[in-house]
Amino acid sequence: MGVFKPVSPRVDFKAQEANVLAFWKAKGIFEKSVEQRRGAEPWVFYEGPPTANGLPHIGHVLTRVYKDIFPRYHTMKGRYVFRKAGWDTHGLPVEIEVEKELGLSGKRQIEEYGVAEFNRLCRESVFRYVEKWRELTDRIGFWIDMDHPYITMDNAYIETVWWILKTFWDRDLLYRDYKVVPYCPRCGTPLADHEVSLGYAQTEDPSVFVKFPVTDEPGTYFLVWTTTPWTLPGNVALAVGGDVDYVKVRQADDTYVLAKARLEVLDGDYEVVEEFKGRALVGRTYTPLFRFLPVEQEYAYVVAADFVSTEDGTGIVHIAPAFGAEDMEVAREHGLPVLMTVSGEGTFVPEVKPWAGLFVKDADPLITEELRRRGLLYKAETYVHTYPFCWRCKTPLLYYARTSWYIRTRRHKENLLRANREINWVPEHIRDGRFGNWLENNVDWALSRERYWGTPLPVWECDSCGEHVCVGSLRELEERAGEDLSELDLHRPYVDAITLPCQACGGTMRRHPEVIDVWFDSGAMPYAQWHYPFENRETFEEQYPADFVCEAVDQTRGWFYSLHAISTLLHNRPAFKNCVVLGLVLDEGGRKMSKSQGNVVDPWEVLDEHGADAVRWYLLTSAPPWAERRFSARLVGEVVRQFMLTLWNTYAFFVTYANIEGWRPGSPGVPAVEGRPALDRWLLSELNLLVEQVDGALAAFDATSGGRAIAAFVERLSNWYVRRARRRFWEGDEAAFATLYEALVTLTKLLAPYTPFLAEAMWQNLVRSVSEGAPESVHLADFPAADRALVDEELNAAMRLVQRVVRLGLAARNRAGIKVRQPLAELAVACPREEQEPLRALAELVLDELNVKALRFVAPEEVVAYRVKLNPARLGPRLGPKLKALRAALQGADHTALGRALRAGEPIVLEVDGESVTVAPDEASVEVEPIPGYAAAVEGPYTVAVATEITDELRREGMARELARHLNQLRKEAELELTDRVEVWLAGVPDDVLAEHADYVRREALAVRLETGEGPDDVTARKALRVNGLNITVAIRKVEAK
RNA sequence: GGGCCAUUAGCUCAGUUGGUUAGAGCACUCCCCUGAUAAGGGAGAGGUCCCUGGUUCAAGUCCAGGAUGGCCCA
Repeated sequence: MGVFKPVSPRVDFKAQEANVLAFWKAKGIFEKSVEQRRGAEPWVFYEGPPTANGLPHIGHVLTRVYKDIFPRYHTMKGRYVFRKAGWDTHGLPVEIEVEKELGLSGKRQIEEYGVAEFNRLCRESVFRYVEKWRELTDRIGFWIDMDHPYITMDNAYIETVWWILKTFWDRDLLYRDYKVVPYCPRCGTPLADHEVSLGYAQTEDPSVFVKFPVTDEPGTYFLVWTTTPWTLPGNVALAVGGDVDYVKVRQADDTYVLAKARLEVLDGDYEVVEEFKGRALVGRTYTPLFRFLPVEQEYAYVVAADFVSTEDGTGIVHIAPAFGAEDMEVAREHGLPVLMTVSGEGTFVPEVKPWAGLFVKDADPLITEELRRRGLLYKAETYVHTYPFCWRCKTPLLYYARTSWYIRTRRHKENLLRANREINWVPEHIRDGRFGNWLENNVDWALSRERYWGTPLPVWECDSCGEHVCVGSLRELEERAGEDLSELDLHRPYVDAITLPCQACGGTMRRHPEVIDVWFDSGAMPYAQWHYPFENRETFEEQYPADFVCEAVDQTRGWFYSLHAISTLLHNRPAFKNCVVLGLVLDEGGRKMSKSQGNVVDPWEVLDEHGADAVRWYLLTSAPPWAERRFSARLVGEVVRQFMLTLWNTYAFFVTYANIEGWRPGSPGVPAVEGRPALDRWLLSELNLLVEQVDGALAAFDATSGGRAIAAFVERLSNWYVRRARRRFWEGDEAAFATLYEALVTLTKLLAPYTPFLAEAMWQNLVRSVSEGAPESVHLADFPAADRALVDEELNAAMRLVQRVVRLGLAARNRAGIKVRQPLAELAVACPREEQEPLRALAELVLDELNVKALRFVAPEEVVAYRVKLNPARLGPRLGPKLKALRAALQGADHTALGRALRAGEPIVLEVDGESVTVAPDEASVEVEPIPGYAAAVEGPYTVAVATEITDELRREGMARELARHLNQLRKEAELELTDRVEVWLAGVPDDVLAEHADYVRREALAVRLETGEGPDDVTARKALRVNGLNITVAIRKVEAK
């Protein structure tokens, strides 16, 4: 019975992960990992809440993996890392889904359908995929408390949001204003700037040049350009640039006024009849194109405005105050009327008779046609430009005058910027780049949405006197309303039904019907997740601000901003100290994944194929976090083979031989580190260096380089340490077992944050099974601390040298065409003098690996000949005909001396026709030629050669190794256990080989008996071979254990 | 139109404050090693370091302009 549970090199990671998940769940490991640090210094993580009304995709896996690794690491470092899940449940995306399902379109239909029922469906839909989210979260090993999440639609959450808004209200940070806003006519709501930015797209719009008849000058027109003909019925003025040059031109029977710099827009010949500054036009009147709405003020005249440019259009801008922010400014300045020709649904109002009820964009061609019919159209073209569309429903946005509620973030711009400077952004450039720029250009936060499913704006207004109150808590609402509202759903329509008696005039106060921007919900989570300040004040104090938040780069203006803005306005400090910003996940072809393109990678496919650790490892190590990354299952598979299986096999190797030898950690026979062979001390030196590196990297939020360092170590562990120490394990060498064990156990701890399943599986078997006192899970263990005393830089350098010499030696053997199994007499090494001693100390490793008998330090010339070759391309132009003579001189020269000089970077001098010619190192090259008896490889100052002579003695030894190898191959093919003993028969092997090496062959093949001949009929396996030109038959028979 | 990021081998990525002949892994060819390995090693093939110009003794690296892609803003 072995000490450890046997480990097969053929591992099913998926099945193993399922077992680990079950173990974690059964033992409550996650809860314990948090609880065990209670009382320790908190390290605070905030979860950016996803919406569960859609399925999670691979991009969510990326963020969740990053959100997992650092909390795990800090937990292992001894911090108390509370992890509360959250759900974002409000907002337009949710409403849009429900609208689609109900087949509704627009706010009117929703209201006819009934807001109560509509919101009930919204409430249901937000958790539609919550189980899928939980499954995925669970499956990828993202440890977060999904059983006690904060939910933005809960009354308690809303109450905290109200408290924040009330606080802002009391500080005059919340106000209402008329403003032209980007407005989605389909959704019936204005959009916030960050929403608008989600929907810019190339589009083709009309480009029409319209003739505005100048009053008192028949046949003369102001030429005006617009891409939105539908705004023309709302026109009230024209704007020109005061200092801009304008001209009056004659074309056929008509005269046009336009900017001189824009004459290019005219078709055909024209005659300039007059030139003047724009200010000369101010006050001139024109005949309005349309007169649908009654107007009392004076209007339809020319004004000056500084935003008029001559980059496009005609230099004369049509002003429709209801449909442009700048237009509204002009109207305010000049007391112009605001013509509301369009309804809240984006259709013309009844007064606009010809097009009443028509969606404005659809009316564009009709209006253009109407103008053409009336002779007021100069020309109509189309124009391709970027224009904002609704990010959810793709309807073109209209700029439209609405009343809206705002938060005065601009007033706190300096605070926002100052707080930003305290944040550690990863990558750093976000701070002054993307996020800093955004804050620099801060505008007041458009808070309100004229929608249904959201946190209601807690502002009530009196019918009679216009008095406002902002309600900051449920209790305040109850007190003002004078009734028990503990059962009230704070959503619409129920909250709308609550009216308050006006304390000023006794009138009735009704709630403003808006709900608020959902980004405000999520940005309020530091407070609202604890129902602060109504409950959990201490918890809040402890859990604010966050040490760590992490989302993809698209959250810069989303959640990162809303968190930052609310925290800064409320407490004048940042909500988070460190922010890791992730790049987007692209498909295998480098394209953005989108549902509409159908190239979204389903995380389950790759999780089912390769397992969660593989996906995690790939996402963490394949590229720095902020880089966009291409994702494909194929690349994840590569990671499995290269990293995970290499580690696993090393682990399996250890367990196999530890069990065979009955070795267990803590064995009294294990020598102290100083007493172990250099190879062991080297491994532990590298190991402690690794610990230091990974610790430092994770502390700096750099999972990528930490992971890459681990991968590099595992590669060295498997392909150098185990390879070189293998024989010692067969022999039960305690130092080897102890060294490999320490490396593997440390690796499980280093890997715990990266690949928690694999680390757990190894921990359970390597540690937990042999040590009752050990933590129940690797995730309850402390992160390893580096032992600096074990780091030996000189040894590390010496080992690098060894590996280099081995590499060159293998290249030399390869060049000689002598396989490694054939022993050779001598390895000749030329290297810098100071490296000879370190190499000599480790010579055994080199000789063993290269299968040579002795190491000798030589001068390079002893094993290679130099041949100097002139470079005619460089020397020809300089020397001309003398080159030929130089060649001749070189023929008889001492190439060894010249080559040595050139290789040292020195010029050489040759006598040519009694004249000294200097040849620079770049004018000649040195070729290395083998000399008889050696094969060599050269790299920089290193020359490594093997003596190629194979004596009969060496040949016999080589034959013995061939036999051992083939016998072992046969053992393997016969699927024998590593401990099985065999009887061996050999036929066709020369007697002298057996005479000298029978013992060796027996030992290598674990043979209890070695005979010549074909062997009996009942052998376990037999094979005919051709070895070194001889026909040989080998046979083995398994000896049954007694 | 502006800001930020990226662009290095067929693919995925390294490449320090500028410094020899630009690297690794995967895939390909030949050879080798294997008493853990789905691994490993050697050799080969594979590069306009996105382009143009500049600074410098020296540029993948620094500067300017441009191209392409992505994100963000107007």
